[in-house]
Amino acid sequence: MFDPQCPTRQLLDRIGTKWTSMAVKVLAEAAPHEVRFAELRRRMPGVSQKMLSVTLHSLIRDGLAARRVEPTVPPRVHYQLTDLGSSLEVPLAALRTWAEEHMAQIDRANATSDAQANPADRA
Amino acid sequence: MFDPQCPTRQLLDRIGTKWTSMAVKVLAEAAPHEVRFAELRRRMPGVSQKMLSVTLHSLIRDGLAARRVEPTVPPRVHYQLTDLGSSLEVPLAALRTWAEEHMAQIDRANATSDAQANPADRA
DNA sequence: CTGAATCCAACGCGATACTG
DNA sequence: CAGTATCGCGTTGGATTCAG
Repeated sequence: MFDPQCPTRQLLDRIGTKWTSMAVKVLAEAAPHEVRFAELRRRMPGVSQKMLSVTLHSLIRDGLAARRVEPTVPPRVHYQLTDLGSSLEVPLAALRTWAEEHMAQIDRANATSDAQANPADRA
Repeated sequence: MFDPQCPTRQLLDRIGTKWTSMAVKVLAEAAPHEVRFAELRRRMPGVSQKMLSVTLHSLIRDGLAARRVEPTVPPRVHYQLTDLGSSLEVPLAALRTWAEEHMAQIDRANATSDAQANPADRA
């Protein structure tokens, strides 16, 4: 590609992955409290152990979240958004609001397109 | 998945595809004027003919863009955002702004993580 | 409890060639 | 000019298994 450094592309590549935005949302809702791994899992229906782990480590690597381990056995691991992560939550929330307000319109547009493409499903 | 109907998931699946958000941006910048296919291609460096076509048809199917064909030969096809598409541009622009202001921080966080992971690349 | 490692199916998307 | 059709590679991410 011509500009893989385009900041918007880079950001969309991240929040476009399946669980990233949901993790940010759950962490943001819990803030300023930390959230444990298992609790995150419970609040993200459908996420697999592996993908939650991968997603969280991406957030940490990007400086969007922080990790704290209690050296007990078994260990307790806590996560929370950094200031950077919290600042991302703002435009992300705006996107969510738009989605909740307008996705129904998009669904209707799709239904209309389908109806025009297959006008004879009454066979 | 538990809730594939989650509006936010659906929206992110769309704008997460490689060219969708860029197409929306270009169309928004040109508004209220229409933009021809070739002109879109020129303004989206790196996009292939196929992916631009696929992207635009997705936008149309979702009711975010409209298509107008001049029945000349060769044909001229014009695109523009619908009101729905224009409304999406608002939160999308917010995301772009965030990206431009903060992606450098994310890059730095990544560099730091890499440095800690490979402290001995001076071999 | 919190992970890492492996395997594999599904999808995104780019290159290329063909059409009206 | 503005597409559509086909092919193939790389990546995403789910299931499963092993480990501290």
